[in-house]
Amino acid sequence: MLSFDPNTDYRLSISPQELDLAVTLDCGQCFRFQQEPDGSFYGIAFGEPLRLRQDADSIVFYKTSEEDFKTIWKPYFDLDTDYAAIRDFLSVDDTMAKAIAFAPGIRILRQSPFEALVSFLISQNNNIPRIKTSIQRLCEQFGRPLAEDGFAFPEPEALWNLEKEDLAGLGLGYRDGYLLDCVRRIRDGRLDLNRIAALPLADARTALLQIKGVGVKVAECVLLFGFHRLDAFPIDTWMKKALAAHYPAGFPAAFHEVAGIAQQYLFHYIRFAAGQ
DNA sequence: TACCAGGGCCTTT
DNA sequence: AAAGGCCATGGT
Repeated sequence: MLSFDPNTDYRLSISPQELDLAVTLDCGQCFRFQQEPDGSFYGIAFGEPLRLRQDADSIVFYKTSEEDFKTIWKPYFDLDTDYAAIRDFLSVDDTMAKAIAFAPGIRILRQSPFEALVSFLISQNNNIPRIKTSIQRLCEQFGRPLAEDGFAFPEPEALWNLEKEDLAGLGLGYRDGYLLDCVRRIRDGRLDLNRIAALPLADARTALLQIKGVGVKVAECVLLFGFHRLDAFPIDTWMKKALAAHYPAGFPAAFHEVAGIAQQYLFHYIRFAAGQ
């Protein structure tokens, strides 16, 4: 059923060491992909549905033209960034070397800034299954229905005139007010994601922190996962423990430029390689 | 300063 | 089966 058809499917030659779908799509940076019982992954990004399958030496993008691969999925999976060089650079550090060896194929996706902002607003003080459920419902209720199946992530204008009652049933809890504050800021011009994209990191951080419900941790996540600021460095409770255990004197300043990528390797390592 | 607010998931009991 | 811990931020 999941055979490769060269007329409709695109096959990318790549190893799991370069791009590991299971880890990259399920490490908490995005919330709209899932692994199916047949092993394939299915999700929606930028209003485009995608099914993919990873093999030992390639990834098949189903029903994907070469054009779509180049314009949508190549940037989405950050395939223009040289992760091998970054891994080498970070591996001079013992802990980083172990973390990278444990899961070398992690990449930072280039997601939509708005989707990342809303997703991480919802993610605070929350767990991944519930985050996914809330986002799924948000898309079903306010996103554009796709021709194939499923729904796009909602546009800001589909949300900015809503009231809290309209969000009941999404399971947002007290985060509903944060979401409304966020989209109303966009509506009123007090928040301009395009402008933030062009700002120096510190200024972008300050701008994001104006949004109710965006604190230091959420802001770093949005910068890293939504704006691809690889020097953003989210610190949650897992990272706090990791830093205390492995970097009591502080995380190496030399890694500053790619600290966000280092964070992903380290985060995954301490969560899933305990005792190794 | 310390604590509580939705609520669901996960681990431990 | 039941209980308790967890989570990031803003408000009191």
